[in-house]
Amino acid sequence: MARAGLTAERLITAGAELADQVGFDQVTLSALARQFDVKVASLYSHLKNSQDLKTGIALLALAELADRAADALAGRAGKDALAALGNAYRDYAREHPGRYAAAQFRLDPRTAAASAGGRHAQMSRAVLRGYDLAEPDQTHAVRLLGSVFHGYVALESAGGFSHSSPDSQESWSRALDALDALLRNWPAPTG
Amino acid sequence: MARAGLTAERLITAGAELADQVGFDQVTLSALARQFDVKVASLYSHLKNSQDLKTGIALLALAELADRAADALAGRAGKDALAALGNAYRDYAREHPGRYAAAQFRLDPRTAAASAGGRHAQMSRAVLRGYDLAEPDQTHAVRLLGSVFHGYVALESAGGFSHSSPDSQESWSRALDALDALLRNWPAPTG
DNA sequence: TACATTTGCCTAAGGTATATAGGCAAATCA
DNA sequence: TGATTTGCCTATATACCTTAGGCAAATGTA
Repeated sequence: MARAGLTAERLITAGAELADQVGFDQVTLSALARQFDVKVASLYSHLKNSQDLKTGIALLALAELADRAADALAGRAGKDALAALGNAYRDYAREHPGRYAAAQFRLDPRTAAASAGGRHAQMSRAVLRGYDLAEPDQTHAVRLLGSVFHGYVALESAGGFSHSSPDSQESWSRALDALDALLRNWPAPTG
Repeated sequence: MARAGLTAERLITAGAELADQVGFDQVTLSALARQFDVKVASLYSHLKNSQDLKTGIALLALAELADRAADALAGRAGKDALAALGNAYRDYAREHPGRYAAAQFRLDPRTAAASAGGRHAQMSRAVLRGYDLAEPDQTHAVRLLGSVFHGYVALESAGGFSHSSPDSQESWSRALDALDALLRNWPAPTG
């Protein structure tokens, strides 16, 4: 019998594409085996199990997203950098909804530590260097930034902003304006 | 044979509790049938299918969450109201992670329209009445508020803020401070 | 080249979950 | 009391995950 030439990498890449087409949690070993015209059991030579596949897709997405964010950030500072980072996340989620969902997949701590997660945190901090925030405010701001970016993208992709005016692009621009204003004038803690 | 006394409501309630214990997407008809010591097929007298169960849990969670938020909001205005609403969401997510996840379950448009979703939107707008925002800024602000609340809760429950200082409670307080400051001084759109 | 080893895909089989069809007994109604 | 409806059952089909064991293709070695 001829061999199909499977590798973990090809399977994970195909899984990522499948995720974008049908949703991350519709990605199954069975579907993947069908695509490669191979029996399901054959995949176990390349992947430990179904979780291993999902982890691989998550790591791929985290790395791709970090690469895009780093590209977008290069040479920018201040509000330009803020918008670039936010747009990198939002655009990625819109172009690759399945991969974006994969990036939220809960990784075990060791895997997470080896992932591109750290680069994401570093980039948020890089954006904040354009503003004047000392610790611990910088950490608070990193968390707020992440919350707005992730929250907006999640609600938008869930269709939360779709059937009403003003359109979502406008609200997004204003959210970036608002974050910029906030970071330039970060409030002291309330008594 | 004695009857088990199942109803859709009992199944959905038990499903919600199961969701909090093991996670929303581990809620299965099989697990539920085991709990009630009944065969899986018997559940189909009360629920159309597995999606029907999940929809029921989602509607339950949306309604509970809206009730809590309404309670928290009663008699408050301005920053008090803002914090009350935010805390209602965050506390609910921490006490009932499975139900909170269920509230994110994608509903078909007709079901969504009949859900407590509208009450949630109304409550955000009620909070904003304590600030001075005319349309369309009010809508932009509603969306930002939702993004921060949902985004923070999602990242926190994913463990994003857990293994580092400052602690998450502090960042949350500062996020509420920041939102309040922002709403009191909402920036004009950028050229 | 010949043979041994490793690797890749296979069949077989067992487990879990969803879903439908059809039956029988309990509950309800006339 | 008898007729009807309702609730739970068994049986069956499908889909997915996973492990075990086998054989042939690919690779390494003499």
